Amino acid sequence: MASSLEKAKQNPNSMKAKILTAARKIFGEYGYHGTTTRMIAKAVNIDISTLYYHWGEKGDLYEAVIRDISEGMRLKLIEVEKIIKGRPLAERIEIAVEEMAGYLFEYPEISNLTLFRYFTKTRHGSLLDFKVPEYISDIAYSMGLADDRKNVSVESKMKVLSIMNAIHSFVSGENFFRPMVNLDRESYIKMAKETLKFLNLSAFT
Amino acid sequence: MASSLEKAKQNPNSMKAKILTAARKIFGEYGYHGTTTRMIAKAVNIDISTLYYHWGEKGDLYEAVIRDISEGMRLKLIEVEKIIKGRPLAERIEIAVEEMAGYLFEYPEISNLTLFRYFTKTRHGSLLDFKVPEYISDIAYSMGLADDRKNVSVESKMKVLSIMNAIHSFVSGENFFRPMVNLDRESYIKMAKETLKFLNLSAFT
DNA sequence: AGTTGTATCAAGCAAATGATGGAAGCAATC
DNA sequence: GATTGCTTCCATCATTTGCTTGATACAACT
Repeated sequence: MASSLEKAKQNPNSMKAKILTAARKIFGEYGYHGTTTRMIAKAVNIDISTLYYHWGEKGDLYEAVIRDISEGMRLKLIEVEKIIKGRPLAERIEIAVEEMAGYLFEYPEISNLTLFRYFTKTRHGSLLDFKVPEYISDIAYSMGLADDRKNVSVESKMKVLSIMNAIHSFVSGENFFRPMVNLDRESYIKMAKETLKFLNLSAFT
Repeated sequence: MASSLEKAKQNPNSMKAKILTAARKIFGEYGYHGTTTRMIAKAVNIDISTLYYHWGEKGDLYEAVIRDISEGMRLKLIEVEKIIKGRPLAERIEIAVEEMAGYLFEYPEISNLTLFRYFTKTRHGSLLDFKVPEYISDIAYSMGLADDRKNVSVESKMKVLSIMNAIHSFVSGENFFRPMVNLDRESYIKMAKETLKFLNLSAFT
């Protein structure tokens, strides 16, 4: 499974990778049940049987998508941690918010699918309970909320969760919130980042 | 439509009201496409045709559900505003968080369906774009973020959105987050409320 | 030239799903 | 007792959806 995903990503022009990219976006917009294999196939301009040939059943493709976005998040977090290492806390927070929000606004499927996973049940068994991301503790450590990566308090974990949720919500809610504040996309993103920085700076510095 | 909903709620034992209550929960758990009319009918122990007799097509029932939860939120917010009126800001925040989080943890469908609406597209036309809640400005005013209910700055609106999102996320994410922090439901709810109070108090007082 | 393996599609099947029509039950009214 | 109006169910339909089968194209290797 994992190797299947890696192989697909090696060549982004391969049919398998193209299907995965399209599936990410469409699953992210319509959710698992809201997405049909035909929708994905159409987006890539192929027959559904070609899709099945590459990825097997719908649930497997969905699982690959979840793995893909999780891996994306993991890599991005590592990247951010490298940048902020050694800097003062306020700076760390500003950079981390800037980077993570920027990344997620670029790939809003990630936020959508993450929120989807929070609560959605699927009719036929659980496709989703295969891995609960462990980077929460790492972020807590990075933010100076814990002295030990392996031993993070519940309080700190909850704080980190709430930070991540705040970002995801602004990303996923864009189409819903923008009419309320009457901003174009660019201004909205800027505003969201500022709000996130304000909230986190006052709470953690 | 609205009168249809009101009529249904007048007698909570009426078949129409029972269907609505079941529909709320199931739509909240599985989302729009993840829910079938048969699932709802089964939960109420009736034939699907009875469901169609009372509510018409699936989209109409879903719309009624959204109206129902919106109305619930509106009423709860009015109730909270009455309680906090005149008190100092810190107290207002604590009570508001306590009350709203308590209400939403009691009816998690509301948070689920709210988050669903943030981003989910539906395949057949939009059932959802019929009303963007206007209470955001009222909350901002209540929290002392604006002097005028009718003229709330974008900054303040964004802050309110982020507060509401934080609550919804903790409610909707319960099943996802609880294994991470290893708490029973009661402790999790308490912890979530404390985290929310901490974040909002440090940001707004 | 023939074999092999990979990739693609057209056609189609079985089950699930949204929705309807008509009959039956049942209480209130005439 | 018949009529009316409301509510419920059984049977059924058309469409959608997940998925498979069998055939075809095509390149690489023998």
